[in-house]
Amino acid sequence: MEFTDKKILSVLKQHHYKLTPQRKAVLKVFSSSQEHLTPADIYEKVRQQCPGIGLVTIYRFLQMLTELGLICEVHSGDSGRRYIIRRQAVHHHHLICSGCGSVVDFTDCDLSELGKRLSHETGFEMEGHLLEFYGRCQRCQTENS
Amino acid sequence: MEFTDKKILSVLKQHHYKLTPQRKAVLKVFSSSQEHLTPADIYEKVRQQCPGIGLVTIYRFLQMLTELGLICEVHSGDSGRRYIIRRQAVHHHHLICSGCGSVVDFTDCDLSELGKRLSHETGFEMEGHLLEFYGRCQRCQTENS
DNA sequence: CTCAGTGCAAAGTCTTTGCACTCGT
DNA sequence: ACGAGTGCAAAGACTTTGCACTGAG
Repeated sequence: MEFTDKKILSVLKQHHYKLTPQRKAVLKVFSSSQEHLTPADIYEKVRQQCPGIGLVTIYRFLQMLTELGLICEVHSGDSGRRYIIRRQAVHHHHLICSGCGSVVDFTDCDLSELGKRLSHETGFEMEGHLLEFYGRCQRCQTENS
Repeated sequence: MEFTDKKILSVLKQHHYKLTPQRKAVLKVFSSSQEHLTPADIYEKVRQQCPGIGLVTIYRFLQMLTELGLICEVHSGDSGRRYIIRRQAVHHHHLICSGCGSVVDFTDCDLSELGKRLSHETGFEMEGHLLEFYGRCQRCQTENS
């Protein structure tokens, strides 16, 4: 399943959240961008359509979307949060360049066996996992060599 | 290669950075802790040995260590930076209880195959990875059931 | 002796909260 | 018309900067 702006709107409706013009504008920006966006990025883009919007509204909406699992917070090197629309409902992971902070997604990891064994050994009831690879992307390798 | 506090001290010396008691204390905290530490965590721990130290000193030193590639910045879930000493040979991972926050270490994970494949597919030169499992420990399961 | 390193205070950045007004339902 | 949602301003959390003093080399 892929989350489009329309899809997300319908999820919001199911949860009885209001579909305000501000929220629609934020979703439009999200779904039309392939980048990882910071709240400030979104603010700038949304203001073109929705000049009166406040940055606060964006923060609040991003928090809501994150709780609903509709967008993903990305932990790229630099400080400051970045968000991306969740293209897959399945969980996925990130490969992060320690040079420029660019992020590549990957989906295929098989940790269920490891999870089961750990669960058995420790008595933990597993809820999830986080996997991140760090490295240098091709461009940073050539630039700094 | 594994970076111990001694190893890092010698790297600093090579770069003609001064080996102040504050820096030594920070490194001691780093190498004797298995956790991902925030600047504030480090501050608290270091103050036990080095009461007059300022948080600023820690920030500056962490930045230096990051630039030298001796420690790694990790962004696990919550906001706020966390750092970990770079152990390339002996890495380990954490199983974290979402109830009480207790942490169990585990060392056996086999991600080298996945790392190799990702490296091949993306051109990244791999530096490391972070794997964390989340769950509920036995005590929290019984308490909150 | 020198200047990198330190600690304090202040400034800066990013994010959250309080509050009255607005508007989607 | 009701209450969630909004925007402003202020507060909060975290990090960086300016500056004079200190101490490692």
